[in-house]
Formats: sequence, C-alpha cells, structure tokens
Amino acid sequence: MPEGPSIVILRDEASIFALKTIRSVSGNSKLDIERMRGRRVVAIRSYGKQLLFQFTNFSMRIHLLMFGSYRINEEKPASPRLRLEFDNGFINFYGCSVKFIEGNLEEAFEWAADVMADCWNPIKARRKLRAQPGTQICDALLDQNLFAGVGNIIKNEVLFRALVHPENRIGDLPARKVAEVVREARQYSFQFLEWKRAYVLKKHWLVYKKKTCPRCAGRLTLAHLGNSQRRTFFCPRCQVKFPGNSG
DNA sequence: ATTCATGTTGTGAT
DNA sequence: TATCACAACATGAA
Repeated sequence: MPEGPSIVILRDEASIFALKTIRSVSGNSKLDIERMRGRRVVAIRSYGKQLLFQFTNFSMRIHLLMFGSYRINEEKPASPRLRLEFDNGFINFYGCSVKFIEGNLEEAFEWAADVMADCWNPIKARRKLRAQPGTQICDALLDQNLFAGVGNIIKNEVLFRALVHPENRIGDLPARKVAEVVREARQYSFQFLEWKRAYVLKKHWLVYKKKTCPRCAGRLTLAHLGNSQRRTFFCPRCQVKFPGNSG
C-alpha cells in the first residue's frame, strides 16, 4: 500500500469528505481523537507517505507504515485505529500511526520535496544530493527529506531505469546521472500511480521481486544494501558502478 | 507453520 | 551529546 502514489490514491478516494463536518469519531488510538468531532475538514492532502486531514488550527496525520489499511463506507473484521463519520459516509483506518500537527500545515513540511506534488522541485533535490556526496544512492532515494513518497519498490525500479548501481556514492556519480535519478524518481512515481490505479502495477516491475534482468537476461542480485539495509534488487551487469577517486 | 516485508518512531545502550 | 541497534506496530504473501 504505502508509497507516495498509493497515498495519492487514498487522498483522492477520501476527498469525498473534504469540506464536510465530522459527526462522530471512534477508534483505539490513544490520542485525543475526540477533538475532531464537530470540526469541518478544510482540506484533505498528502505529503509523501502521509495523509493529512486539515482543520482550522491543526491537522491530523495518518501514516500507514508498512501494513496499515483503510476502508471507505465499508467494514472489515478488525478494530479501526481511527474511524471518522460524516453525513455522507465514513472512513476507517487500521494499523496505522495517527498524529496531530499543530499550527500551519504549510510550514510543517517542505512541500517541494514530495515527488508527487505539483510543486516538486528537482533542482532543489539535486542541490540537496550534491550536499551529501558520501551517501549511497540507495539510501538517498529512501530519505524522505530528499524524496518524500519514494519507498523501497520505487527505489529499486528507479535505480534500474537509470542504470545506476545502488551502492554508488552520490559524489561518484556524474552530474548527468544524478539528474537522471532525480528525473526518474518523479517519472516512475507517476507511472506507478497509473499502473496501480489500473491494478497492473506488479506486472510492470522490472527488478523488484524479480530474478532475471529484463535487459541482459542475466541473474539479478538481491542484497540488503546501504545504511537502511533494505532489500535491493539490481543487475550487477547493467547497473553501472562509477569509480570513486579514493580507490 | 513460519518467515518476511511497500515503514517509521521511540527507547535504551554505547 | 550523538549515534546506534533493536523493539514495536500489523497483516498478507510466499
């Protein structure tokens, strides 16, 4: 479920509750979720992997983590962490993290860092990457301050599409390659969104959970790489490792 | 049946 | 003080 494009789909589905008033609140969240009762939803937004219900002086943030789920106008046999009821229906969230964000939402996030956002700023992303030459590119793609919304599937697919070996340090990549990774991060995320909407995402994976390189037909490598130690699928033949200058 | 994974946060140790 | 390893949460697929 929960990489940026999936949250965009959730946001769109939840948008039937934008500008509506919350009539009833329940759930097993330990927070003071009652504070939302009677309040009007000013906007339903997303930032990276987070869904946001914006109210007048605060916002409520849902993060589905790895296995969180939701239902709109539909029950499922589990107790919701949070349930919001409106005049036109309800939404349930399960197994997720709920948080309140006080004050102005505009200042709460760097909106231009969200790969799905209209205001996504690739130049800023490149500048931030350049500022950390020692970081491995596989870690950089998962850094939500650099690429909010990019998760492990997108990471793997982007690196393959750009033909970049995951263990390259940013400082060893030619500027053109850095730009390509940034461009692919945005482009593939939207491709992911379209395929997910059409329920055909998985069949379009080129390396994630795959065994064979679609380009050279060689065996793909699976390793837990980078600081994050997340699963990384890559073709050791097609994805280039650029030489560092320290040897 | 058991293990693992599309993710993040908090805690306690070092 | 900073960094790090680990636990916790939750659920479906292999």
